[in-house]
Amino acid sequence: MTDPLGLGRHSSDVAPTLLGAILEAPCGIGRIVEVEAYGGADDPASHAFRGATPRSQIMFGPAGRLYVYLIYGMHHCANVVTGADGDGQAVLIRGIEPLVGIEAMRNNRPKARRDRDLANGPGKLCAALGIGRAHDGLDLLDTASSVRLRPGEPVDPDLVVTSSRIGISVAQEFPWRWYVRGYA
DNA sequence: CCGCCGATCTTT
DNA sequence: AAGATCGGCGGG
Repeated sequence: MTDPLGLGRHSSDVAPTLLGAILEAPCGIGRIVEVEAYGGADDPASHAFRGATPRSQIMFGPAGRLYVYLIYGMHHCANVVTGADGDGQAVLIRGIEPLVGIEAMRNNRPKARRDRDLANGPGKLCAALGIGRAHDGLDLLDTASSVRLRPGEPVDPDLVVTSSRIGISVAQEFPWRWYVRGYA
């Protein structure tokens, strides 16, 4: 399988390049506007930090697969595996701009008052797009998959903001969060 | 707008 | 026992 997205590198190199990419899922399609990098042995905040476990094993597989996990017992988070095989690298998708399937997303996110709140968070976008544990491990570059990733319009570098990651208690100094100005 | 807190359950 | 979150609530 070819790699049109330039994966197979450290997550902190890949993450900013995924801004603008298009995520296609069962309930809709969106443009990625916020991401975070999670590394391997070098990143105490990563699920891959202590080596592969039943939950994190997919992070150690080939690049281009989807890693989905349950957080706080009720929300899902979706990641793109980016490392070389056995490396343990992933990019958390933290926000998308809804493009197609707005009505379905509204149904999936009844609490969202405004459309801009439909998918501006890692748990929110999984709910909006209908992504769950059932999709863990599938190949995002395979056109037959129910969740797919493809290149989009490149984002103007002047619009990309870098910051520290959200919601972690260790390695807070890593500047591994990127978002498109105006979307986070 | 901001901060606090509870929900809910898997993983280690 | 903590967690890569979300949303409701109360105060300023």
